[in-house]
Amino acid sequence: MPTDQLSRTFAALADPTRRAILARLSTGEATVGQLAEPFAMSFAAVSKHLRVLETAGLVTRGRDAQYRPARLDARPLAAASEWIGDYKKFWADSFDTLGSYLDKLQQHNTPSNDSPANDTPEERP
Amino acid sequence: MPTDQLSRTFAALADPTRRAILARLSTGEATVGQLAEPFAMSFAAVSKHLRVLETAGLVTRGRDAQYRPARLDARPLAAASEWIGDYKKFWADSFDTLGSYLDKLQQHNTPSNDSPANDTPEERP
DNA sequence: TCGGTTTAGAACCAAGTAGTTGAATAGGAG
DNA sequence: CTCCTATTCAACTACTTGGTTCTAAACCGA
Repeated sequence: MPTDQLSRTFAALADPTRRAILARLSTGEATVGQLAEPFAMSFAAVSKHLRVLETAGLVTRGRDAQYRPARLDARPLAAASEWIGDYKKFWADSFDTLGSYLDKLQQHNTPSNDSPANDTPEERP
Repeated sequence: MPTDQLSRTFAALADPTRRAILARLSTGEATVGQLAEPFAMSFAAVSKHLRVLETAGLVTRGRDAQYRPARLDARPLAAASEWIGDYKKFWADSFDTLGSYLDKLQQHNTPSNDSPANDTPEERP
């Protein structure tokens, strides 16, 4: 709701429907009708969600006859990822202090992983 | 606003004040008064922001005399980072298709800015 | 041209959010 | 006990959000 880009990005992600839409778009363009199909929701509601994603810069819309296909643009996620990344050291090992984390970092230069390949990015309601 | 954890996490991050509070807490515990000091905002408003962060699991509150110090708990950020990480391939090079991204990944195994590891090409979000 | 399909817009509603002010509570200090 | 500090609660305002329904617009096909 605030006007800064990062806030808009996070706000856009703070809804399961919108995350599912992004997941769907990660497999390719889709029309509003195709996007709305899995949801118990009107087209207009999906259209509104798309508008939120659009003003967050996460999707762009095209025009193909009467269709306005939506396309994923993940670039705003880079800034979001970067922001969260600054906190990685705080969840790297929740029993370690920051100090011992930094020690470990110095010893062997492997600061934890964060994902053993999670295939299911989001629920599909 | 929805009740799922990931949505609460993203919603909590979708506000500059709350992100600033988290940044402050990353340097150590702080009381409401200390947290409110940099903002042109009442204590009660900061208290509300803290409540949002608390229900998102991002801060925990203690009790020290009449103070209720807030402490960062970054663990919910891991899930958020993981979710976003699934989209990394889509912003890796916005002019490349996913296919050529995967090609490049295979050729020279160079991660990127944000973090070593977690560039595992998990299959499509 | 007429009709069907796809989408957006407008008006509306219920619920939530971000802030305010002022009173109430909890705990230490005198 | 009484006062002071730190924090929350309650009530209020103003605005946003996620959804609805109904209507209008864009476009294709017959």
